[in-house]
Amino acid sequence: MRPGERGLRELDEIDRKLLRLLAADARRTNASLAAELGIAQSTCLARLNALRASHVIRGFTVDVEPGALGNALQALVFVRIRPGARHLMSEFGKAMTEVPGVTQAFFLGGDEDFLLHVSVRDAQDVRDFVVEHLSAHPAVANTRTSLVFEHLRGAEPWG
Amino acid sequence: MRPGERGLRELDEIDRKLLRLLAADARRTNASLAAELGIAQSTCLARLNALRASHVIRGFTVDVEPGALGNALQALVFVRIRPGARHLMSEFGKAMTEVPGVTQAFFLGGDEDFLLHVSVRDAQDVRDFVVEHLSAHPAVANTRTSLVFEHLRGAEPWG
DNA sequence: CGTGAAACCCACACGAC
DNA sequence: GTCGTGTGGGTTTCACG
Repeated sequence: MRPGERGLRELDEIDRKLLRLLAADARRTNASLAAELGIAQSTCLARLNALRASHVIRGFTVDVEPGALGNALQALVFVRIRPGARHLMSEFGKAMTEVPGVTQAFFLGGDEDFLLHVSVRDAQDVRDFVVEHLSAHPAVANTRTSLVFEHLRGAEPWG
Repeated sequence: MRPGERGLRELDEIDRKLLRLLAADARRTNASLAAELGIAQSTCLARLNALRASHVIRGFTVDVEPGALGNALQALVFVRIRPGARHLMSEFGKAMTEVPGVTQAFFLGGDEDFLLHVSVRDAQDVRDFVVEHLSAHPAVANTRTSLVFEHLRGAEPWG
């Protein structure tokens, strides 16, 4: 790694296993993690803090059933940016992540420029979202919406 | 709700705030959560366990920087299922989530049937993935791949 | 359901290797 | 980097409202 670059220090086998265990249950106690890794608690804690400090770990979150809070409908919205507004793309993406209901935003290469994953109550909410935040936006050329019948999470890439 | 049914009991304001706090940092101590919510620790723990038991909380995970483990490239792969193989779609989706590198699978309505989000090392890996797991699969009619330049996570829907 | 109190267990410094 | 230990604080149970 070049000096001054953000720390992407090599991860050893223990680091990877630690990440894998946390991916399965991020609320496990440090003691139980250490036991399964076969290292001392203090060592395990030091590694965990190092992974946080070096931004390998971005954070710990809870995975919530979307339907539990009245968000029964998910959709993917493809967005094409107006050719004359390409310089607004990065800004546009960030703005979209602030909109309630938008859970992910992909900045794409290819036919379409953006893909937004939205989780909302019903079809009316999707329409409102597209009309209010996309069609009205000066940078947006056009959009295309697909309903999500099922959303599956894959195995974490460091399996 | 009928007894024995999967609990989608109403969430009150405290439950929602609890989920929001956990979304921001899933490893916060129960004590600090209780303090911020203005309830007793034991009450907070009881609510947390209830949310887990009723499957409102699916789990706690760690958010890892994808590049940190050598996965520098992300792509979206759209998949069209062969008309005669529609009955294999559900099975196909589950199988895809087991493939290393596949982080998400969307089961779609619209032009295309599936969208796969893959996180891999380089372009060669994308090609290998498409050739080995998609083109060769009897249910797959055709695929289309878009590179992901940036992947942003949105605010959680219960903000 | 909610709570306070108490036993138990854990997190997180240290200092040493 | 790794480890063992101590102690302040957290987790969890339980009897009670």
